[in-house]
This record gives sequence, C-alpha cells and structure tokens, in this order.
Amino acid sequence: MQLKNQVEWALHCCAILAGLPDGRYLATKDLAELHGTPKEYLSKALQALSAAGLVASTLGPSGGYRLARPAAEISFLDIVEAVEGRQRTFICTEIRANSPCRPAGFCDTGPCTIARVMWAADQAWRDHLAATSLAQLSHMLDAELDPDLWAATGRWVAQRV
Amino acid sequence: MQLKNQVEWALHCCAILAGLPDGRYLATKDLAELHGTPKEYLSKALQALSAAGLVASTLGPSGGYRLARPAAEISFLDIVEAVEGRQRTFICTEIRANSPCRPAGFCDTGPCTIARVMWAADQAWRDHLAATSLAQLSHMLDAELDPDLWAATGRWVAQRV
DNA sequence: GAGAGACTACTCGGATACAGTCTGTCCGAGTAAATCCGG
DNA sequence: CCGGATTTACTCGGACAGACTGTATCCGAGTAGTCTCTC
Repeated sequence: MQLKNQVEWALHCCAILAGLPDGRYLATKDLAELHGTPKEYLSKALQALSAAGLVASTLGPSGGYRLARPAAEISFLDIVEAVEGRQRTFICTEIRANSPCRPAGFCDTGPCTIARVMWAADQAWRDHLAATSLAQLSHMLDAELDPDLWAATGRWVAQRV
Repeated sequence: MQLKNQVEWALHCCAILAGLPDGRYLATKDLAELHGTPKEYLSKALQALSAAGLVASTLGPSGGYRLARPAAEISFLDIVEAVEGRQRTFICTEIRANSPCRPAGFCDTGPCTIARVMWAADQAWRDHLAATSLAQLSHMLDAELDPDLWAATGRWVAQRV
C-alpha cells in the first residue's frame, strides 16, 4: 500500500503556491521545472487539485495555478484526498457472509468487527493529516529547515509570476 | 491507496486460528471454504504470515496452520505488515534536490519537512493497529457482535481439526 | 505382530496469465492576454 | 491614437501506451502421517 508519487508532487506544489503573492498565478511549466517532474503528468495532479477546489486556474499567458483558499484553510488531508480519492484504505467485502455455517436468514448486527478496527486506524491517519495546514508547513519551512533553499526558491518563483 | 484484499483474508484467518485448540492445525482448504475465497490464492496470504513468523505450518494429513505465538502477542499491525510489507505508505523521493535554484554543493539539513508530516501520520496509523491484538479481537467477537455466527463458526471449525 | 515400503493429504514454491492501476506522452480544443493592423 | 482582428501561451480534457502490481490459477516437489504388504 503506497501513496502515488503525484501526492508528493501535489504537496510540494501547494507549498510553493502558498508562498505566491496575492492574485498571481504560477504555470505548470514552472512547477515542473522546479521539481524536475514531467510537465504533462504533473498537470494531472494539479487538475485533481483543481477539481477538488483547492487551487484555481487561469488560462492564457501569465496563467497557471494559485491556491483557491487561504493556506491556513488547506490541510494535508485535503491534498492527499484530492489526489488519492476519499475511499478508505481498508475495504470490507463482508466475507463473514460467505460462511457455510451462517444460519439461514442471519442478519448482521453491524459492521464487521475487524473492519471497525481497521477503519479506526484509518481515521487516526486522516486526523493527523487534517491537523496540519499549508500555513503551518510554510512556517516550518521558514523556520526549521533549509531556510536558504526555501528563500532561494521564493526568489526564483518571484521572477516567474 | 488501498490495502489488498489478502489483508482482509489474513485478518479473518488469524481470528479463526486464534480460537483453535492448542496444538491443532487448520488446513488452507477449510479456511478458504469458511471465507469463500480461492484456496490457492488465500494460500499466498498464509505463506506471507508464515514467512513473518506469525503462524506455524505442518505438512501431511491433519496439517495446516496455527498461530506461532499467543493471540495476545499478535497485533493487527503484525498481520498487516506481514502481507503488505513494512514500507512506509509515503515515499519521499527528495524532489527538493531537483530544484534549479538549489545552491551548488547544498547539503540537506535533514528529512524533507513534508515527508516528516506524512511519516508522522503513517506512524499514527501503525500505532493504532499495533494497539489491538488478536486476543482483544476474539474478546470483541465473543462479547459484542454476532455471537451466534461466531459460536457456530467455532463448532464448524472444531469438527475439522 | 513388526518393520519396510507404498500411499495419501497436505504445504511450499515457481510459472503463468489476466486485469487494473500507475506512470508518462501526445495532441487538439478552448481561453485570456499580448500583439498587430487598419482606420 | 484607438478598436478590432490575429497571434501567442497557457489550461483542459481525452486518447494512448508501457510498466508494474494485484488477483488468480495450475502444477510439480517435498513432507508427514497412514495404510499395506511381507516376513
């Protein structure tokens, strides 16, 4: 069970977009160059973000993407679910029902006990992702790690918008 | 991102094996019949459990599988990791390093900030799975849900070992 | 009756096949800004 | 100099292809009990 690499790309792209001046857009081409990813494929991830309403796009020259909401109102979970979908990681196919010793007309009293444990773990994962916003990420990048690279990236982006 | 259905099968099989009399084995054929799964493919999941040391097998007639440890010492995480592998769900490919504005000879100060958030969520998921043991699951099945089906299943299994 | 050999039922592992998803590419349609051209 | 037409640069969406993984089946090798046969 692995998240697709588009999730990683989408997260990094959103981190960049969170630092954009108000009202400016950054093109897919620049995002792809910045991260060394194939432009056309990265575009799929950005389209998913757009479909989920996390980013807004504009056509034409000086077009591209920007965040559709303040960075504080976009969580990691929003981005992961936009790319991966909202389905639970554990699918219960109710194999209980296949039991040869199941009494005739037996009616299940509720969701499979095993599924409930798995779903609770899934929820713990989602809760953790929902607790971190893009604004917090920007703050971490500013303060904690790689301030030089992050600042240089900011200047590089500023030239393009 | 979805867990494979072998994970579901493995969990249900372990729940059955946890109720087995000491020293007795249950054959793949019976486990497959009980859950309505293809025997040969289910066998792959059981082999994975065996490779991880969670279950023990014996050949020959009256052979099959049993738990290799007390049910209280086998967690959901053990089973999930046996089938799915121990890799983290989020793979960081360090796309930071592809940045065209990365200073020459720049040395990363540590793991990617985004990866650290994703890994922390991953850990929350694993912690939750590690907190539930097969013994607890047996207790839940006994007490909370479907006691009729669970008891009937116990009798069905008892005839086979 | 005892021991050796054959038989049976099972696990294990490899080979194979098919479908679906992931990854990646290509191209045409549509759109908004910039540019150009005619009055 | 101004307004409309053209060009340009981008997004969007679909079509397509290759690689990989997940799902599933089949079969032969090996093993541990059981049965049979011979002495």
